[in-house]
Amino acid sequence: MNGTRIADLGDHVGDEVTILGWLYNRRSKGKLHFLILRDGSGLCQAVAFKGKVDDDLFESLGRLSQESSVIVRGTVKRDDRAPGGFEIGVIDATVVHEAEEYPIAKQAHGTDFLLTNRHLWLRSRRPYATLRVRHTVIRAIRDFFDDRGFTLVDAPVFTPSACEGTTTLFEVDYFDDEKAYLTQSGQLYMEAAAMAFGKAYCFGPTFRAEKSKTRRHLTEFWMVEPEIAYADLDDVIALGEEMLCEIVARVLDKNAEELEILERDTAPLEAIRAPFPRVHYDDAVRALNDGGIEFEWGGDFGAPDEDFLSRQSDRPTIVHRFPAAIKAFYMKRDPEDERLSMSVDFLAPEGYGEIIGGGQRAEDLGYLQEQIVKHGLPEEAFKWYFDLRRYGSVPHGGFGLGVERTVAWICGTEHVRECIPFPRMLYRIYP
RNA sequence: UCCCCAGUAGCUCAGCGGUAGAGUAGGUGGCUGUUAACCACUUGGUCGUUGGUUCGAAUCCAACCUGGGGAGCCA
Repeated sequence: MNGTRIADLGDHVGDEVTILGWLYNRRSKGKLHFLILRDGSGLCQAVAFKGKVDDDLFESLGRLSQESSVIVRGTVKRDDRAPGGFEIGVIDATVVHEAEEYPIAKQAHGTDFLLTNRHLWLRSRRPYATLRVRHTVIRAIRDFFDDRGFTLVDAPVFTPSACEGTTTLFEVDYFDDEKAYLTQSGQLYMEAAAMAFGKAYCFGPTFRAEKSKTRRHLTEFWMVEPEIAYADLDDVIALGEEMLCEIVARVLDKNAEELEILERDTAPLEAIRAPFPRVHYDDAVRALNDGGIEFEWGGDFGAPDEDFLSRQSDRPTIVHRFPAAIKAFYMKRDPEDERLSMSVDFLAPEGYGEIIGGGQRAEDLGYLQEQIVKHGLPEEAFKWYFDLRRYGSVPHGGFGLGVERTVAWICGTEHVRECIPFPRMLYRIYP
């Protein structure tokens, strides 16, 4: 079916157009109806005058329920009184389907109700704007890596064992009494891909069975994980920094309207430029203590610690060289301090927390075998991984970026659940 | 798993020991420029569940259920 998209109305002033859409709202005033139409590209106002359209049609438009699907034919004109600046003078309309009483009103709703009605809530302004920004973010990430010679190499969703431990894995029945687990990270597979393609990345859903109930957690979330051969920690940090700058710039360029709907102050986003502050773990601990926060060297940062550190700058804060003891088994040790690892976290500004975690990987076979034993991981499952250190091992590294946390930060959204179309959370898996 | 908060009309909430309320949505009527339109009338209830205290419980107490916020862990 052919129609004009509401977003393109500006190119059709004076023309007769057909809008294929839904009734977002109606304001009736005696002998005229203001129909607010929605078509997925935007909102526009159409006006139907009694006498100018068929009497039966005029009457049925006055009764039309919210979210009824409707095809409207009319003439486009500029009108400052109309939201969006354009208005359609209705010539004719066809009601495709008369909607039942729509549960989502124009007024306030509670979180539980909105999440239970997520399939309908998607039509509302905020979710619409947020998911359009998400689309831009994903597109920007794909372009960023594709333009730099990375190959997209998909990692499996079913995995035979834990990448970094087993307590937070979703277990599923595989064949013949075997167990499989939903992936927590595609990283180990990306290390294999990096040795094959030089630069590789995966982009997909990952799963964490953590019983976390906070604004930063989902049980299913999307992650992009680049991995590069012949790379050290500095290369990884530079890559993450450049990527974040490009993502933010792209959203500012493409989604001004969406950010406006979200009432997002764009000034903090415009400040996102390289270089980001780089803070050594030792210095971060010192900064926390100087700031009056009790924190012992060797621990991992909690939410208040991250919050404090990230608020020292208006740009993302890069914390590097965490103690090896609190990081995954595959992290390379810091040659300058054996207690530390060549790891890095990027903390988003404005208190949005960790959005990137990564580092340089250990390339020595003996060291990794030792670590597997120390971490109590099943050696058998890592046989293929060890092969990567048997056949042409090189320095390499990469990171994982959480898409929803990044979108939440850019949109200024309170909770990550709004930054994925159908959030999966602790105790919520509907719709 | 732990700590805090909340469950009353389709939805958002008020009521906090003495007859179950408002706004909004829905319905009916009115209105030629509305911007969450407005005005009048109107339908709508097992006050989360179970037990207890009381002459009397939506209201006080306990347990449970559901949801929200946070901690830990993480992206």
